[in-house]
Amino acid sequence: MARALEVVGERWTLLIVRDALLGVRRFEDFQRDLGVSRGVLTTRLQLLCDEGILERRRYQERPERFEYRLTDKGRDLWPVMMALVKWGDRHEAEHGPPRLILHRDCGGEVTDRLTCAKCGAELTVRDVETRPGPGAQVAA
Amino acid sequence: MARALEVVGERWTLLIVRDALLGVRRFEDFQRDLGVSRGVLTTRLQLLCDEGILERRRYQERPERFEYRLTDKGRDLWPVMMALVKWGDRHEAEHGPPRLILHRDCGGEVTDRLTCAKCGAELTVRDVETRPGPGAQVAA
DNA sequence: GTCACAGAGTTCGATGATAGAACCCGTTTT
DNA sequence: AAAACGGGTTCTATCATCGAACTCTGTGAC
Repeated sequence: MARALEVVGERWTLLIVRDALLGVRRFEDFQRDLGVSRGVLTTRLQLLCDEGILERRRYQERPERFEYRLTDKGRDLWPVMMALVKWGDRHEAEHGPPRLILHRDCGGEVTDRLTCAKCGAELTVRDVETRPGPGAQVAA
Repeated sequence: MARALEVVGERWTLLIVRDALLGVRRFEDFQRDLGVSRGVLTTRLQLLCDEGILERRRYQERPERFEYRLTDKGRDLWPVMMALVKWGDRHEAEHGPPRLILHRDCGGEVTDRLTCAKCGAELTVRDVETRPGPGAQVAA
């Protein structure tokens, strides 16, 4: 666990992975979404690439532009994220979960044990979708 | 998840919780075990108490001495820790897991889904014990 | 042709966090 | 009387981070 935290325990790292799991790929989008300073974002993305959690790939030439995609190792962090979300929903969410994570096939919620509460299937990151929950803040 | 990480995402916080889950209670023991500076340890322990994850209680008078124990909220971080351990074991452990986490009743390993690989029971932090694994380093 | 813009960074000074070591305080042991 | 224990506090040097401005390559608008 100490080793896992060495890789993934820095302040912004898991947030970047979360965004990546939700489909964010581009530098500008990470930056806007997280509000992290660009310098830190640069070093974190590089570090995550070095660790084999993200992959940097060119998505267009002229001008060269790059995006960051999760590797399998990165996708394996999904259970960590789910555990944190579940804990946060239980203990820190005043008005219920801000976001629901649901089994795409049947709409059931994901349990602590990464199964579907409705149909009992064992879930992976590919089997779920997210929607705003009761604790989501209404746009101002 | 962002909220969970605000509480628990600082560099040393999860390591302190891990130690606490393994039974560490005293300031000096945390300090020795983690190698964190005493000043940081002080502020982290206070923060964890403020968040209701640890409880500071006097275990002797004259001189007054205090220890830190997990609350239920703190114990609920066990799944987060397990997810990190599992990820670390899979991707960062060269020589196999440095530490095995086993179902106390039957000796089976804990799965990703927090069940026992042998008997299938759904496990909590109270149902497991740990032992050195193949990746443990031999004392020098 | 030139102006503004996009996307992915880099550079910079001010500010905040951390490490490491020394010190404090009440009590017990030697 | 001196040292040890346990839980801190205080100090300075070093490290990380923030925020804002700047760079670089190319595109589309006028």
